[in-house]
Amino acid sequence: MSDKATIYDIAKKLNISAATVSRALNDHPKTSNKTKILVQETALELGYEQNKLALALKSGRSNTIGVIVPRIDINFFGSIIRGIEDELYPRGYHIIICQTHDNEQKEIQNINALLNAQVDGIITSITKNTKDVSIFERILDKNTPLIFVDRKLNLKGASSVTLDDFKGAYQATQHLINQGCNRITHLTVIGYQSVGIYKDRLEGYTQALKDNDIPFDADLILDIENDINGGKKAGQKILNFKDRPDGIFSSSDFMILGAIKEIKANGLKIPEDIAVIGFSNEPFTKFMENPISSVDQCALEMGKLAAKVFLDQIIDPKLLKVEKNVILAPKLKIRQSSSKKTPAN
Amino acid sequence: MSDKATIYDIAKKLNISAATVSRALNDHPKTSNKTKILVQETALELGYEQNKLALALKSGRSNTIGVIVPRIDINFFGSIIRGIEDELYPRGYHIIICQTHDNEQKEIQNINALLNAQVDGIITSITKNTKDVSIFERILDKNTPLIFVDRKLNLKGASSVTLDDFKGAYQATQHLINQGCNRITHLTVIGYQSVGIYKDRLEGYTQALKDNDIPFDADLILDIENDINGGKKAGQKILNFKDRPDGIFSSSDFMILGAIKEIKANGLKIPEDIAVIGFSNEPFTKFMENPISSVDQCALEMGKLAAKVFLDQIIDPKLLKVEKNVILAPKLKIRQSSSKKTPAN
DNA sequence: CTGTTAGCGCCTTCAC
DNA sequence: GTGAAGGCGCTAACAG
Repeated sequence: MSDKATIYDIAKKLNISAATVSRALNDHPKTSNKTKILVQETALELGYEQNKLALALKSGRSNTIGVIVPRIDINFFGSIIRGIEDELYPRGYHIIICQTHDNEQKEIQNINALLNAQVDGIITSITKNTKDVSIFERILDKNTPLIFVDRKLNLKGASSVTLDDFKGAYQATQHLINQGCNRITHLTVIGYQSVGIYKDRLEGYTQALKDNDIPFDADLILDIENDINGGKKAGQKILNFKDRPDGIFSSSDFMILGAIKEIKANGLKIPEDIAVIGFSNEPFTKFMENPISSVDQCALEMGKLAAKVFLDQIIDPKLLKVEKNVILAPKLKIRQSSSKKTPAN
Repeated sequence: MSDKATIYDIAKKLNISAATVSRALNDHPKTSNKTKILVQETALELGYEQNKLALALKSGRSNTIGVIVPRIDINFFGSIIRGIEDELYPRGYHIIICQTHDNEQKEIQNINALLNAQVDGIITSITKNTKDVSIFERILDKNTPLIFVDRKLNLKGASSVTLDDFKGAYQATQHLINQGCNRITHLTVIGYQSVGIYKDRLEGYTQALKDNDIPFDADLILDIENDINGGKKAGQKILNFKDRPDGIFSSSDFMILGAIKEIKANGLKIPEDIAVIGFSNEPFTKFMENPISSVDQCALEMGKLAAKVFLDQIIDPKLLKVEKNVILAPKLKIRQSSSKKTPAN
């Protein structure tokens, strides 16, 4: 009883052919209601369940999609995956998860493994140092839909769902300017050769300054490690500027957290002395005693959209090679750390 | 070129049989080195890759494991999954992710879907209101290894990896007592009928009081919603006690965060007036300006151990039905919110 | 409306 | 050492 019943078991019991059973089970039009009912009853009785593996082998479609992210225990990627799952599960798709740990070799291995597993599509955020495009071309060569989320590569035939990082940075900077800041530093992340998002954020910042006739000062751009310690070091530098900045736009919430700690430790007030805003809207930013303003990346939405793009491509073969690039508008979360006038949540 | 090469393509090109190709590819002993090399070369040339689906159908093993959690975008579950992935990926396993959103119906659907997909095992954390055991029995009936993580069901044949919640609670409470607290409230979560962890935490708390000759007071147990608002309400109640408590042990970090906000808003100091400690060691607890003490649940470790239990069972068929219950010791993270004497991180 | 045949891609006896 | 045959479970084409 422990082992699975097949359509042959049902067929044998009913003295009909397996093909008929298959048709009855799939509600094929050219099957008598009588046999349909009969088959369904015995199926139930025998505890029959369709073996998706056999179906997949037969049809060439596994109803499985591969998702590759740098790390799954980062809230941002977890939310993206949740979005994908929420959208794809009701459509009968399974999601296979892989992590790269930002290692390009693992990325290649993951992709190969997923292709071997005959996934129907791949949704991924590239590693911070992905250089080799050929592995992604292999995906497309196999006519497997490829959709980038957040961190993308420009590749003909590959779709993408990304955030308008430029806009997010622009708005964040403009917001600081509106609060009265006119000497704003920008914290950016070092070591992301292949990821364009930090470049875009820097450009959004630069453009906002320009549009407000604030001179750009290269010294105000601080290249640091994307963690609290990096932020602390940046905080020190900021405090040591002869002409102290009155605002910080950071490309990461962790960096701004470090900077905040350092600044407060030196007796300065946030936002009164220095107004700050981060990027990513990590959960902790709103939990702080003094909540931190941040740019929300709409991770859940990104995941859902990536899944929808995949579905579009898979449903209509004509769209398979038609790339679709969706760009989401970020949402500014204004909180206390940047509200010189009215405190908010 | 876009479509996959099979062993038949290699066979045809070399004028040998597919069986020989298969053997050569699998490094079968009874194959000449010459053909092995020849086959491998043409395999490379043709871009051949083994179709895992066919292999799975043939062998009955999919090299895939199903992981079901309430929600994947919760840090705790994300870390568990990461642990599983880290451990299983090098062994050639894929991980299929499902979410229940704490809905028992979805849980049943997920399990059925995974069984249809012929997964080699299932690792799961049950929903907060799972009642029906039969679906889990079905898993075992199919000789599929079943391992619970964190939230478990007592089921003969099913293994589990859990935290010693009793111990964590006991230690947290003892720690507060050591800090000089002698009137300690406990915040517990309502609405978790089937999850034993909150009961265990309550018991750990109770035992610690008893061992320190502190009388148990049922009024000090507050049943609340597991979120910040629930915590705020609890905070109000605590402030209104005629004999105000001097310590709080909370079964959740979110609840304690709400309580802290409420208490501070009323001008009381933490930990001086009320020392507090939470549970889960959510990332935000250590990022706060005044970091919150908490009980770490070793999520990564739990995931890794669950994966190891699975491997043990799958490797040795004799162990398949031998349940293994691993209980991890929690780690107290003492921080400012409960350090009346020495501040710490 | 139903049965027969064939094949998805692979591996594993069984012969030779 | 290698080839031929069969089957994992399912469905689609072709007959009837």
